[in-house]
Amino acid sequence: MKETLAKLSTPDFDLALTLNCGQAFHWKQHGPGWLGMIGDSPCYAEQRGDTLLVPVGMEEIASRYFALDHPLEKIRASFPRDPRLNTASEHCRGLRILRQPRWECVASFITSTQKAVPHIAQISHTLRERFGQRTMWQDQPLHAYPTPAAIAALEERDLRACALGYRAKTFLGAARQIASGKCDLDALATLGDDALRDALCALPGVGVKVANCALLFTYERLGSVPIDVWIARILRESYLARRRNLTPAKMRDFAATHFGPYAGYAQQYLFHHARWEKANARSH
DNA sequence: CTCCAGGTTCCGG
DNA sequence: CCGGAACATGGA
Repeated sequence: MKETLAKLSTPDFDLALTLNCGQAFHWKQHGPGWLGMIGDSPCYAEQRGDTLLVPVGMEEIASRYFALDHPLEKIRASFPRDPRLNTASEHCRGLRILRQPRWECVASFITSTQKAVPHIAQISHTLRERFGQRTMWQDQPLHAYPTPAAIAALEERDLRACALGYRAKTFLGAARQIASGKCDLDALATLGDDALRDALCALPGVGVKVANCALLFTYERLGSVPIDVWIARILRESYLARRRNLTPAKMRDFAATHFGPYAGYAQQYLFHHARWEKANARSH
């Protein structure tokens, strides 16, 4: 029985780019579209030009998740005119910063430290299959990201068996703090950027970089700039060459002022373009 | 084999 | 407060 799909008008949107730029980790190609979960809801999404097809009834949830309301034209126009960002921004046309579920986002980035993007995706899939709620989309089984309570009930060895390595301990600790109510990720949303970052950093396994990923990818703080090895390299090469004593804090301050109110978007474009160039260089 | 990956934590100076 | 080392795992 073929499920009917609803059409969303989506100019200035690139679904594949958005799903594969290293912000979400579980979407799988399925025929001409993509299959994944938005929170507890299974979702098939397919792009045809300026139209996005999603299951009937998923229009609101998908629009919010894919951030179809983000003003990309305005965002690009707000960027400084520097060559490297221009190139990246052009290359990443249609890439949107998702609005991810809170725990899924925080948890995914706790598992992301010192891991390549494909590894993070592998961990995400294993955690989902073993400990997440199973649902079906047509004949396809899908798994929600495991809840904090589901993780909290495990032992460290269960997580090490999912290739989390040394992250197992902090990941478990974070899940337990949230499952116990000691930390309420939703309640934190009312905090300002700095207080929010501090509160997140109180979770095991969450340092400034992971906290900034959470600010950007689930708390809608589009000016937040996570400084990872890629962005650090880009800033050193193209923006802060021959600047000495560069710390992540200094790089963040520079990025926030140089790239402006949507610095997080600039960061994501630079990040993805750099990774794409490296992958492209390998294949030639 | 070595190097690196969307870092965090802990420790000694 | 700061720099360095330890920490797991898998792909290039």
